[in-house]
Amino acid sequence: MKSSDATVDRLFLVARRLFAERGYAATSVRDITSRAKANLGAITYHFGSKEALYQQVLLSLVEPMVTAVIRECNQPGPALDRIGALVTQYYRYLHQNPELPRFILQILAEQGPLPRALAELQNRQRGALVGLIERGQREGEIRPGPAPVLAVSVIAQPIFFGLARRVVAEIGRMDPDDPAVVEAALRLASAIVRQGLAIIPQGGIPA
Amino acid sequence: MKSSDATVDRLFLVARRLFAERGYAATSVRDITSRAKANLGAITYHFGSKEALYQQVLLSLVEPMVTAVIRECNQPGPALDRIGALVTQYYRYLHQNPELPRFILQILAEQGPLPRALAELQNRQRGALVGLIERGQREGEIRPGPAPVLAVSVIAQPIFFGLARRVVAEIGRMDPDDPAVVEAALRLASAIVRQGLAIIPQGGIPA
DNA sequence: GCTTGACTAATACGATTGTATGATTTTATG
DNA sequence: CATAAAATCATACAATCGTATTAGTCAAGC
Repeated sequence: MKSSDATVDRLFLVARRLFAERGYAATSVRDITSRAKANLGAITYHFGSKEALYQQVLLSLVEPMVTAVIRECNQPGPALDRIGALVTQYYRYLHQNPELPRFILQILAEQGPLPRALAELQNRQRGALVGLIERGQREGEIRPGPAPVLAVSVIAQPIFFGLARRVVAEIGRMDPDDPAVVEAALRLASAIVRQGLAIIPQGGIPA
Repeated sequence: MKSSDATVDRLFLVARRLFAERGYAATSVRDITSRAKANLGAITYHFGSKEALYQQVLLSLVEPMVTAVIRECNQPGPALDRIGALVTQYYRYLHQNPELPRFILQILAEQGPLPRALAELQNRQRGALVGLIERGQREGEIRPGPAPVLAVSVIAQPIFFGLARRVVAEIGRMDPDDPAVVEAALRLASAIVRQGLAIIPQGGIPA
């Protein structure tokens, strides 16, 4: 069982990388198995099909992120603080899992209905975030407007940064793997979201 | 030449739709030609290859948007006003061309180097936007920080809204084609970006 | 030590891919 | 009307796709 586990793991990791880089259709079973130094039939044997492997890879990336986001949303404290922390956490998670933004894109670009497990995850995350925003609006912290639209504004920042990380780094001549750079960009994104959503009191900048 | 032009146009429109929906690899020449009621060889004949057709579709969508953005960036006036107008324009353009966000995603997700024509367009747009942001920073309107990173924050909003338009509409039970809804979401996105980038003076909200 | 089950390996299969080919039809031009 | 160019058409082609099949390898259990 030792070497077989290793094969499953190699297939899984290689598939995650290739699916992220090229998308589902552009990644062949032969691409994956040859790079994983496994046999052509290994995917069918271990995962059932190419499609099942893709779903498994996708869920393994999305699931922990969504649960983390939901946990963050449900913690107490001012809504804007929670949203700031959420952007931070989202950002960090995407930085540690650079393949995930591409999968998110593939999900967004999907036309048909999502797989059931994925749709449920998405619903839960959306509900938590929308609820948090509505609470902030009730408490006078967050600007009025349809909460789902505001939620998109929030989510757009970390995801887009995760996507454009390499591009931004090239342009700004920054090292995207330098923790200091990551922290700086992260704080900037979080601050922009907070300030953009806030109701600015007459006295000046909110805490 | 009449009906032949019609064939080229049908191929072009169908290809734009299918490439946007499914991506390049998942769209076959047979998909396109059959839906366009054209012969299987029509793409090779009129465009040279599937790849050439894709590039042509892509450029036809990106080019007018980039030139519009650059024109907006170079107009005079307070930088924040220009950025607000830019987000508005971007948003409207994406709304009128719902396929474009998907192509932008495909570009972003691309690993290898972009086609030359596309890379040049991207460079010009980026340069114009970064220049505008840096001007706003010099004039004390826009918060400090690396301009390329701020530029990503700006661009992320309209693109992500264009992507998530249908999703947002479903959640918020809004009609994404209702001009009033579009205008409202547009103003909200523009206001969030402006406020998020601004340096909030002690007196309250800037004009 | 044989057997059983898990795994790997090699190959084959039909389906689908993008493109090439050559014949045929349509269109424009004299 | 005749002729040349342009466009459409039906096929053919090799390559690649995902999966199925079958045989071979290996380690654990009795």
